[in-house]
Amino acid sequence: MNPLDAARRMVRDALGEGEICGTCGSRVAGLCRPLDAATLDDVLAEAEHVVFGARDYLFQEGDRAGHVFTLVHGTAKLVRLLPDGREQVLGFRFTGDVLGYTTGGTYPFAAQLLTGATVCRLDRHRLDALMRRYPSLERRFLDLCIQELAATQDQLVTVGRRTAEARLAAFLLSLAESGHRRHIDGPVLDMPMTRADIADFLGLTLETVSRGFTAFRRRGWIREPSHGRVEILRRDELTELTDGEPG
Amino acid sequence: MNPLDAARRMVRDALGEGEICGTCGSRVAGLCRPLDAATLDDVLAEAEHVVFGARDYLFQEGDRAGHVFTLVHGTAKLVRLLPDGREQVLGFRFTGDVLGYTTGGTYPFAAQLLTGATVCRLDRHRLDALMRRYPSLERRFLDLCIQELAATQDQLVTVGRRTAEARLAAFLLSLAESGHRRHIDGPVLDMPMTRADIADFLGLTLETVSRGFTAFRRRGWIREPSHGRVEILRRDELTELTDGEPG
DNA sequence: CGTGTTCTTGATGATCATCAAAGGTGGTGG
DNA sequence: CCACCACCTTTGATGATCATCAAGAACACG
Repeated sequence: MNPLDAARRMVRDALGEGEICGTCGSRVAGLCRPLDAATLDDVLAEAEHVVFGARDYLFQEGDRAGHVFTLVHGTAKLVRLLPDGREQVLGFRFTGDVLGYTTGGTYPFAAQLLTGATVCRLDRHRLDALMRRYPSLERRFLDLCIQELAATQDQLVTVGRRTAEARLAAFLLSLAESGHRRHIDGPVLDMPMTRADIADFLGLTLETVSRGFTAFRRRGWIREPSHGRVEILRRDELTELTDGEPG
Repeated sequence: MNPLDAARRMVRDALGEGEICGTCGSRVAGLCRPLDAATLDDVLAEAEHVVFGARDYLFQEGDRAGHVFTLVHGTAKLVRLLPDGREQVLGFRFTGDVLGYTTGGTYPFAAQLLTGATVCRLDRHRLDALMRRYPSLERRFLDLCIQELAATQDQLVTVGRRTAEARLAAFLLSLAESGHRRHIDGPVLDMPMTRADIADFLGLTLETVSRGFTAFRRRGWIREPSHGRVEILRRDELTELTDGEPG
């Protein structure tokens, strides 16, 4: 069995049989999802699967932008570094999400894996050629970009105008939302990021995030059945906290 | 003279003669800038110019997304409202900038003018038809979207991880930068936004912004020759403040 | 079973929001 | 042309939120 077929088998095993895009990964999102069969076949032929370990970087800030990635399985954070070494997490990406597309020559942020992951990697030059052939692919990227922009604007509102607990509530609700997008509708959510990651995402310190989780737990709003998992018990309370008065 | 010719004359008068895109407005940016002549002519034929007053809304959050706008002359702010009435300014837009493109059915934020303005307005349906005919136009929107995304991510870093004065310094430097992009290289910058607008952009209160301006003035870092104008006297100090230690 | 990492909790203090009031500025109408 | 008015800006006093510093507890990993 050649390496590509091996990777495809791995993907099927990870996701279960079904309407899987063999190359670009997810049953629900991914790059190829809305493409027609002909386009899809050509994109498939150009892509390759790669397995990474936890904490590996898919790319660093400033690297030459040579590939576009689809997360077949795993979670990553997008981070921008500050001159003094602190970092701002721009967002988290989950199974099925697309990362690293830019029209510039270098990546404007780094992508670091939080878990081990399988990614589908497509060379930029090949992608550009495909886009010239299939304009629908370009349209697909425009849609993705507009979605990312809207999400980043949401985050700007959260960080700019909400209290610590309201930010945390917004984060938990967005976790649930992104699980929902991936048709993972069980009550218990995967939360592979550390308190420090969440703090760097919300513009807080890890201590403040930890106190927030403790407060929510004490009030019975959430439960943490194990490390790396949360269950939201009182969505209504969390929603009211994000939407309500600044206090 | 018909209204369209009148508007074009107004544009020429405002910008000075030169390589002006008669419909989409700016000598330096705008929608049509990188398009070839044939595409341009077709786009021109579909667009219309409209004059708005200060504080007018080009569109409200949630409005049906019926048009794409290019600012021929004037300044606008993009704002998202919070349930309690406070607002987050997502960004400012200047002469030559494009606003209001979305693939969704409604605008996800409002665009309010800070000054009187002339805009070039293009119907969404006509734009979609043009994009089918000229894929380069779609590419243009993708480039614009990626730029906006990068700018919003920058802003997230500023709001999430910097002190009040560092945020203000970053804002002033970005004002200078956007003036530079428009080839307005004089030392004195237009600053048509109020302290409250700036505060809502930076995630601060207007009082804190005012104190910041006072501090910068006292240190001799900036000068405000008149209302709505700033001159940066010590760019190096402002840069160090944004880049340096949190303190 | 030990070791390093992550998480929790406490004590303290700085930054910035809030509340309050006065001084400017521009625009409008008498 | 001046006076009034609305809005913007400045400045001060006070306090709340959250960062910082510190130490111990829980957990994961080899």
